[in-house]
Amino acid sequence: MTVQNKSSKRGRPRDYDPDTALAQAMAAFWDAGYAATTLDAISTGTGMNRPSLYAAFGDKRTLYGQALNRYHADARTALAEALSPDLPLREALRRVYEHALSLYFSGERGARGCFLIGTALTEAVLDTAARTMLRDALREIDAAFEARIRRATARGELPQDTDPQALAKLVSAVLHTLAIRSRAGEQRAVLEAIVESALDLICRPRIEASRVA
Amino acid sequence: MTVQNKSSKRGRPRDYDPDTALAQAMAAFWDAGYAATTLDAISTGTGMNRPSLYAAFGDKRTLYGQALNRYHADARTALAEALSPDLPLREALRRVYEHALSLYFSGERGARGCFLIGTALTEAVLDTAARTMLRDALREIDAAFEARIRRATARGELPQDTDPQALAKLVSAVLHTLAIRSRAGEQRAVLEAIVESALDLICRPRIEASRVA
DNA sequence: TGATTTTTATACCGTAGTGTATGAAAATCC
DNA sequence: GGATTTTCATACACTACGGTATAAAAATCA
Repeated sequence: MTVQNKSSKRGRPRDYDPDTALAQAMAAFWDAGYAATTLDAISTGTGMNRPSLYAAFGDKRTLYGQALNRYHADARTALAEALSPDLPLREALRRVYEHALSLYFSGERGARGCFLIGTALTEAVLDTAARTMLRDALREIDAAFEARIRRATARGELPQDTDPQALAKLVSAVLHTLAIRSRAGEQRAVLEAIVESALDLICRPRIEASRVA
Repeated sequence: MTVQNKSSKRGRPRDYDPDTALAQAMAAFWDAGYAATTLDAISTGTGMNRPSLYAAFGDKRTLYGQALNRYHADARTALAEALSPDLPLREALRRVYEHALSLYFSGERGARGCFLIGTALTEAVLDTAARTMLRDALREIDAAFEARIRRATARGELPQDTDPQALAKLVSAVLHTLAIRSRAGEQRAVLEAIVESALDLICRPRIEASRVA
C-alpha cells in the first residue's frame, strides 16, 4: 500500500473538503432522518454535485453509515474528555450532560437531539447494520460511564455496594431522555432541571446495608 | 348533526374494519418509520386498496397522525391501569415497565420499541405537528407518573422531601431508555435488569436532610 | 505545448411512489 | 325489480428520487 501524502498530485484539484462535506451531509440527515433526506438536499448542503458525492462517499446508504461512524467517533472523544478523572463524579457527569445539551440544541432548524438516536433508531428495525452500529455505540457509552463510576466508587465517592454496570446504564438513560426530549421540542431549561435532579439521585449518598434480612 | 348509529345503511358494505386497519397501518409505520413506509406496504398490510385508504383516513400524513393518536390513547389507558393505586409504588412501576417491554418486543420483524419514540422522533425536527404530539404525549406520561409518586409520597412510601415532578421525569427516562435500547437490538434480559436497578434507585430510601448547610 | 489524469458540470434514465380518475360490484330504497 | 348510494378494483398520471453517462475543466508530466 503506497502512502498518499496529502492530496494526489495530478488531475483537477477537489473543490471540497471531505471532512466538512461529511459534516454537512450529516447535518442534512440529522434534520430529516435517513429516508426523508434527498441527495439533492445533501448536494445543496455540501455544495458538491451528485457524481462527486458518489465518488467521495459511495451511495446514499454508505454515506449515511459514514456519518453515523463519524458522529460516534466524535461522541467518544467528547465523552472521554468530559469524564475527566480529575473532577468529582458529579461534576464530570454534569459536564457530559451539558456538552450533550449544547449539541442537541445546536440545530439551525431548532433542537435536533442526538444524531444516532434521532435518525438511526427509526432505521434500526429493518436495517441490520444501522441497528448494530446504534447498539454498539450505546454499549460503548455505557462502558465509559461504568469505568468512570468504578473509579469514583474506589475513591469513596459512592457507596461500596454500588453496582457500576447497573448505575452506568441509568446514567445513560438520563442521556437518552435528554436526546428524546430535546428533539421533541422541550425547553432547554426543563432539561437542565432534569440533569440536576438526576445528578441528585445518582450521586446522593444512600443508606448502606439497607437490605433488611 | 345526524347521529349515525352503527354503519351507514345504503351502499356496498365496507370490506374492512377501520380499527384493525388503523392498527395494521400503524404496524407498517412502526417497523419502517414514516418516510420509508410506502402506501403499497400499508395497502398490503391492511388489505385495503389505495382509494379505500384515502376515503377512510385521508392522505399518508393524516393516516400517520391518526396512528400516533391511537397509540397515545392506548398508552394512556395502559398506563392508568398499570399505575394502580392499590399496589406499592415499586410494584406499580414494575408493571408499567413490564407492560412496556412486552409491547416493545412484540414486533414480528424483531423488537421495535415505542412507536412514538421510534418513528415520530425522526420527524419531529421538520414536522411541527408530529413534534407537538410527541412532546405532549411525553408530558402527559410524566404527569401520570408525577401524580402517582405524589400519592406514594403522601402514603409514606417515599421521603417527604421527594420532588414528585423531578422524580417522575426520571421514571420516564427509564421508559425512554427501554424504548431506545429495545429497538437498538438489546436483549430483553438486559432491559429487565435495568428495570430492577432503576426501581432500586428510585424506590430505595434515602438519607433525609442530607443537605449540609 | 500537448498528453494524461482527476474532478466538476449537465443532462439523462429508469423506477418507485403519491394521489386520483373511472367503472364495476354490492348493498338499500321505492 | 329498477334506481340510487356507497365501496371496491384497476389503471393511470405526475412527480420526485437515486444513480449514471458524457463531456468540459483544471491540474501535472514530459
